[in-house]
Amino acid sequence: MARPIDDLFYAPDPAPPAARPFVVPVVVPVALDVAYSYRVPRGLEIEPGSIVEVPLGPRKVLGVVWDEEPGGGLRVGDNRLREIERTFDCPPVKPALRRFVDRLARHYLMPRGMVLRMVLRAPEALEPEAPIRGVRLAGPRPERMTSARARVLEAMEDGFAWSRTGLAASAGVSASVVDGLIAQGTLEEVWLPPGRPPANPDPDHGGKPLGPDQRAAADALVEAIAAGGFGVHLLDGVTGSGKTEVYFEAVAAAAKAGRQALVLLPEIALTAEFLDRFVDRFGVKPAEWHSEVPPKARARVWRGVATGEVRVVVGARSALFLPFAELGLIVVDEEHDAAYKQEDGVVYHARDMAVLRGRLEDFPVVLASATPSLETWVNAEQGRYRRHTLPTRAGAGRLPEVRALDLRVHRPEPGRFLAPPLVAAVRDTIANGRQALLFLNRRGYAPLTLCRSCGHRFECPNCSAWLVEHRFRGVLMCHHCGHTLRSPDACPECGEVDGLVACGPGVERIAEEAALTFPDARRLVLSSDMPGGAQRMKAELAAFAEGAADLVIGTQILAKGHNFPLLDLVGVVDADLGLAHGDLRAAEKTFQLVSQVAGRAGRVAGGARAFLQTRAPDHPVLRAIVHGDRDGFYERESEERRRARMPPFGRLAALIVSAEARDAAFAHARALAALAPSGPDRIALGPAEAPIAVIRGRHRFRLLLNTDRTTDLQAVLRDWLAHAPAPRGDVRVHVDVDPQSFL
DNA sequence: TAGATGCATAGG
DNA sequence: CTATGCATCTAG
Repeated sequence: MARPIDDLFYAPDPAPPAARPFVVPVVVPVALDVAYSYRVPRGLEIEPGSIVEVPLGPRKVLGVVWDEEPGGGLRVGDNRLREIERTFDCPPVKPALRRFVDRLARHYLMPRGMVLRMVLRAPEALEPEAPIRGVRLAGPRPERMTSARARVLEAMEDGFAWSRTGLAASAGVSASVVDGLIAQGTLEEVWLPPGRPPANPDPDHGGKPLGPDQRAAADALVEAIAAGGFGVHLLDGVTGSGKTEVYFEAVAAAAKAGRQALVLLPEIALTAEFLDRFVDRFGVKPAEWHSEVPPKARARVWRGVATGEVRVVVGARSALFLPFAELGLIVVDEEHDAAYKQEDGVVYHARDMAVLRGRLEDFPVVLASATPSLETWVNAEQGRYRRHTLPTRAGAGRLPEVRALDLRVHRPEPGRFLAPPLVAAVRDTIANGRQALLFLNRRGYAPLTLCRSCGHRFECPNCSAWLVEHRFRGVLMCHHCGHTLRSPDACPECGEVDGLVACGPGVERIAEEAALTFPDARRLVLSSDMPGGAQRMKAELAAFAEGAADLVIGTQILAKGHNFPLLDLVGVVDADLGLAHGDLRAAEKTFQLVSQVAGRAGRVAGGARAFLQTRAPDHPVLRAIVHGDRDGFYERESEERRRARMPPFGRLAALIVSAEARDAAFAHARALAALAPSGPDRIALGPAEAPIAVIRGRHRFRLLLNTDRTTDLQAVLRDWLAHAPAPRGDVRVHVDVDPQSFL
């Protein structure tokens, strides 16, 4: 409304605006990259990092008040602004964590909102835990006694206070019976304090004495923590060298310096045994963070970490997103482990992002492994990471004697897969009351089924990979996409009955052979697809460690986790298996896996052996393992990669284009490749780790890109997506998570 | 991402 | 004409 002209001259100036902003940017945990603007209602205390609830379209969502955008940020009409609903009684998200979200989203081409969602994954933690309504004995017995009331009073005999629901459940009555007794004055209501976050470790508790190598490495780490500041440390020790105890010293040092510490482990490695070692050193169990932690406990850890009450967390990769109040150390154990790659949803590599977080918050990061990833080794070699080496096993353990068994010389019997020297060694080991392990990294019974009469091979209709027979379950299955069919009795091509033959071994088949060859041995078969899941598997491994079986036969899962003190012999059934793949990391992965498995023998007693069955005993990877020449392997492999301009050299980034429909994925990968500018920065199709893979029903293509600037990529991709041909509904593009180490 | 909307198809 | 399924759009 227009004001009379006199007012313009004579009316007092309007009150100056309050110092605090009226409109703030808020990042919401949905697939949005930009922060949305919200009005701050009068009287609401808001600062950058505040966790808030805001209206978004028809719903209410959480959000975090972000930082002022460079250009002011407001790109929406004033009339469309909505108000922040409320704040939470919870520490704000710190600037360093906000920067972490920004940088991670950028690096992997993910919307910031989706990254933030991982930070806000414990919504119950946003408010202090409410006290629980409980009851305790307070007065005389009720006038009218019933059997239900008697049962309640009986349960109360222990004299403790009970929660109402807990009491009712334990007495086997409904909650109304308890309420009746409250009304009578027999029971009285009390507030029970809410559960406490996990207790904190005592850095001076004790633990095993360290050997000289361990001592030296531990001292160096402790010194780095005392000095403060960012730095990456490679703790490089052979299997059984006691790396854990060394980095525990770093954790203790961080705790003494008044900082929090985070230990990341591949989920599977978070075993009872690991927790016991932690208790030995620190007197209490650590706070845990992984998928199995129930919601209440999860909320306590989240909140405890944010308030600073919880000092040490041990967790899986998602623990990287916890809102630590004063984080001073991240340890990434088994840093080479592929479990640090998150492949669906928000794609990221936890090891690389741990390094990023350390840099943003200015604290040291420790990467520990007996078989470091090539990019970490190269970083150490080039002096970006500091290396601390543990060359020998701790205590009495000695490394096993590793031997290649040439299958062309030592032929297994027809239809069998174990060479005579390995069979003899297993017999010998079991006869001595010791344990043996047979490793084959292939699930199922046989990797290929073909028809003897017409040569038909069973292939997956989605991925053109062979279907793997699982005899125990009676199915043929694609290990890429999960496509499954009942094992047929006749060839679908020529109709021949009884013409189908299983080719090659899987663990089931080795188990069958072991049953025939070692009928008296107590045998255990473990494979990740076994019924019972991870829980059962951990239990079986623990039982084996205590001597419940003589011979264990299994896949990947035997490579890490539990210590087997009685294990004297390891047999790798097919050491060439991983080398055949076109995977650009085939050699590295094989080296790591076979070394880890072989290294499981003799960790405690020594005098152990490992046999690697092979048809290529002169292959450099196998020679390096047999001769214990780790540096030789890394040098050769990095030289090869350098020549081929593959990660971690060259300036290569990888893009994954994926879609549910194979054709759409392929068309878009081609379209994107065609968009590549010519010249030094060009996009090329392949070499691909898996040119076509189907993971969870999505077909993937990989493009290698000759640049290291993900910001440029983002612009290219946005442009491309805007003009991409249909169908594009479910086509997605993301950056592969480990083309090169992040620093 | 989740919910709303618009359009095509099936069924009575 | 409604019910249902899907593809597409949008939020401050």
